[in-house]
Amino acid sequence: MRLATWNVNSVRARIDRVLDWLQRSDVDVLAVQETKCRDDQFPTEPLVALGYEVAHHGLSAWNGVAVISRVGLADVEIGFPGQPGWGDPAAAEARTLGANCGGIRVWSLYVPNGRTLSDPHYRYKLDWLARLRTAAKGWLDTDPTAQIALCGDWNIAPLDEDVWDMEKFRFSTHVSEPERRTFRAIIDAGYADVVRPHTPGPGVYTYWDYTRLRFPRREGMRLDFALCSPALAARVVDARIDRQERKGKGASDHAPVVIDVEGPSA
DNA sequence: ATGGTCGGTGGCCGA
Repeated sequence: MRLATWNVNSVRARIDRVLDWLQRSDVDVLAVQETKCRDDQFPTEPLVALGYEVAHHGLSAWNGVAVISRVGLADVEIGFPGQPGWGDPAAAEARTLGANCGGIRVWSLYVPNGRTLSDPHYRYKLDWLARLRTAAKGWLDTDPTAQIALCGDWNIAPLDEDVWDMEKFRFSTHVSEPERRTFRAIIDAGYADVVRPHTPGPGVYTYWDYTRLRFPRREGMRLDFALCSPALAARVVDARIDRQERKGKGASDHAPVVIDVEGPSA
């Protein structure tokens, strides 16, 4: 089974590239972030024509997540238990969707950006991640053998080597110690970054800003991860970041991250 | 050269 995660930065602007990439890459399950559309605007038909099922959750032009699968798609869940909302009154944002695909509980996650260290969105991001950790730990407490993939754009660079120049990020979000602590807490709860061992840094990224020639200058950030429960991590045999897909006109600012899972699915 | 670029939307905001 081949599983991938990709922040597409608007599925409507990118659908042709998504279709081409899915076919070329022979991907069974794709977790998508930043679809930037409502459910009624999502381009489901061309994906169905390729043999995929789609579950999407989008409320507006912001956020939006989906799971696309050709190995089954069941028990769709919008939002994780305890997921905080934003605003006054606080309302849930379209940032998470879970589904069972080929025996794996796949979550597509779009972690809040945080904006700046002094912005209320930063506090929201930390709270959101702490609550995700509580939910994810609960799933493993309930069933230590569960096959769970927490896939998505985490908006965190967990290590100094995950940005091209730490000096430039001294007062920025994505690299702060509180953000990194929340990420490590999810690792400590039993979820492994299964991609890094196959794509060691430094200089290995999943995101490059559109501006300032960041991509050709190889100035990026590693922000997209597939964190796997122990039982699933044990089945991962390979992983890669498809840097090629960041190239050319009409590319997303994120590259797809792909993992290969062996063995029978439940 | 205090910049640059993509999305969305609707006459700027978020990343």
